[in-house]
Amino acid sequence: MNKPHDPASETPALSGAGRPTLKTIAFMTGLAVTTVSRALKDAPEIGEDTRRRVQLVARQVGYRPNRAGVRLRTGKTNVISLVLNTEEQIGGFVSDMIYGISEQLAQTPYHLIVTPYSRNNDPLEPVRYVVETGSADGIIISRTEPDDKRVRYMIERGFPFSAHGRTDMGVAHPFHDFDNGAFAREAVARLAALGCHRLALLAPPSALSYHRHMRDGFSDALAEHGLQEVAFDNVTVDHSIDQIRARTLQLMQRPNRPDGIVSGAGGATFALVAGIEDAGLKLGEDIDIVSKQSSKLLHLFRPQLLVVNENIRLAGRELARSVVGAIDGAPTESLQSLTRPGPVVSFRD
Amino acid sequence: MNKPHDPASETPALSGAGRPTLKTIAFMTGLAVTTVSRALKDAPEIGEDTRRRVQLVARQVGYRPNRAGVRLRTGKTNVISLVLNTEEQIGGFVSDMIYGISEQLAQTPYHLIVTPYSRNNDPLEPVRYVVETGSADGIIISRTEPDDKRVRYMIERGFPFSAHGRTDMGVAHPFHDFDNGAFAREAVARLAALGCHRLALLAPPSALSYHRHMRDGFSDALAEHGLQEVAFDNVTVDHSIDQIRARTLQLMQRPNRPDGIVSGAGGATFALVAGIEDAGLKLGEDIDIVSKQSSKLLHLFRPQLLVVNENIRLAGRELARSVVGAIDGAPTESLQSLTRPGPVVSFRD
DNA sequence: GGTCGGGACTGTAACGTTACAGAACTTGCC
DNA sequence: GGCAAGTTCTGTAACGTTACAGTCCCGACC
Repeated sequence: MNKPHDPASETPALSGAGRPTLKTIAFMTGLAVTTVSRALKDAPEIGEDTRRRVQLVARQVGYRPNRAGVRLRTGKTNVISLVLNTEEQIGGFVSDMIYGISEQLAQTPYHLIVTPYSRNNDPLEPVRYVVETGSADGIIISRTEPDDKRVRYMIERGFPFSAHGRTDMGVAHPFHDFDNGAFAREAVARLAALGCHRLALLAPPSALSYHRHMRDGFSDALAEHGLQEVAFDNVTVDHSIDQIRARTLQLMQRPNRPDGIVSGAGGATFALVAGIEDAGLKLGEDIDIVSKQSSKLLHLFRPQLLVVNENIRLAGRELARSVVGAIDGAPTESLQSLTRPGPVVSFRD
Repeated sequence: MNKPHDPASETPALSGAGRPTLKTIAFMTGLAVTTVSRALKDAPEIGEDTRRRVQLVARQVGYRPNRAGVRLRTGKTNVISLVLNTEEQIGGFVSDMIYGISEQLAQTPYHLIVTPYSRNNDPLEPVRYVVETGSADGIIISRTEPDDKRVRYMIERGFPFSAHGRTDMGVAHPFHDFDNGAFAREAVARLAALGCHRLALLAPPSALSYHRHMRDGFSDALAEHGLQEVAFDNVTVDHSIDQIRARTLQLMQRPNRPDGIVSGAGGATFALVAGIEDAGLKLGEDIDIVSKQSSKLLHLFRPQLLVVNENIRLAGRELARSVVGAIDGAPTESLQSLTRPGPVVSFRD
């Protein structure tokens, strides 16, 4: 046993009121710090009773590993970063997403950090920041694009992530998505059943992946049911209330106005309905709408609205599960999930 | 110059592809790590040109201090924790809050972490966790109570925080609040001007601080304008849509039903209006409502609604400013702010 | 009886940073 | 010329953790 350094420097390890460290437990058990460290993580070369003894003491003193210590030594941050666009959105569903992620991460050592960017910034910028500074072990992105440079960047670097939405880049990667194609098909089917003939789609911005999904589902179903499309492509669910409202009014004043609309977002539907009523038309008589929603407000707004619910909290849980799996190196296929839309719900009496 | 350890262990500091550290810059400039560290934080005992040289090199190589290193050494985490109740809320305004906080923190070294708790848990629990494990430098809490044990706990421990909402505990502490008393008074004044006589208040839960503020403002203004109160205290803005709706229906079927209502939350107003219409009454004719809102949806919902806007993003910014000030030891008075409500807005033609 | 093997533990160093105590050199002053 | 006082830099240690290389002891085997 060699002891090259001054024994007087051996601090009692229990003096301060600070939180217990491995040193504290080492002092209490009479073991070496290394032994304690290994005992706590069930390493094989630790005696059965020693391990139990250490774990008991650790529990008694309320030991919590110092995150900075672990992070410095191992590079593991135990942090998941949610990268968010902080632009105003009409019916902000982001809280539910965060709740879902939190819920899932609560059972893990991971903390959730929110990394924002605004529209004038490059969406790649926050991702690059997190990857370069190593400030998280995994990233969750949303507003996924078919050819997404963030996805490409993270795949190239081998950085674990999960995307809210799929890509079309020929590479498999973790994601969670809502089946917006199926949503559009069901919506069209319902409108067809109601006797509509000319349908319009209030779609997501064309840059985003789910634009294509929803659009394709919409077109396919139109063909299938032999319905006509009325173009409504000068506005998206991302536009402001006033813009959607104004352009809906224009649309509804055209001679061949639609008699049915599929709306890709609950928030936008508020503005959509306002525009329709500005034109003096009546919901459920002159026109029918099937809208996706992530709140529970639309049927209070107008009971004539037909809605399909999207559970964003569930999406959050799935994304958290997925990114944690990616960090743990689980096979990619197990980290991909697609939520099928529920039925079209009606609140008409 | 003593050099007790093996010179062969002096790694070139530029070998790996890893990010640059102080050691890298020290190697490049030929200076000691300590000198580099001090030069980067403008310490006085560093020569003018050395400092500039170091800072130039640091900028060139894209040096970013390793957070784990700083945190381990200094105890400073550069993290702000937002403690959130993750229960379902009707019109989740939490995203805006997060955007506001992020916006403010973007100019600082702070990261935002979200620390959740659900209603069945003790609200003190997440706060205690953050304080005990030192996982943040400051905390933002919401749903503040008049006698708030989280506030007491953090004050006792000298832990920096800011509260969304005031307390009534006889201790000054950082906070940001919306003046809900003034809101209620203005709302009542407006309803009085419209000729209402019997008013009800859809209030926040009585446990929360702003319940009292809103309630007192409401009562004072009733007295001032000589109006009558119709009790509506079996429900709060925190109840579910169905509960608010059902109890509003009950209320409206009573012989002395109110002819004016003040609603403390935009989300709840959706359910409130539904209940009123269930009773066969018409907004703007049989009854008037002034509601607070943090979205922009109410006037689309029913143009007859009178609204007062609450800017939650602004609240987020203020709370971030406040908690950072608390960390920096700014005087408490400078960390308190109260937003006066804007005017009552009408969308009736 | 020596040596080998393995089980159970210990000691050292390192992650990147900063506080602190020097050290070298210059300048000013008597 | 010597010494005190700056000025500007350097070296060491420490924060809490874990990887790695030992070390010690005991039983088994030849």
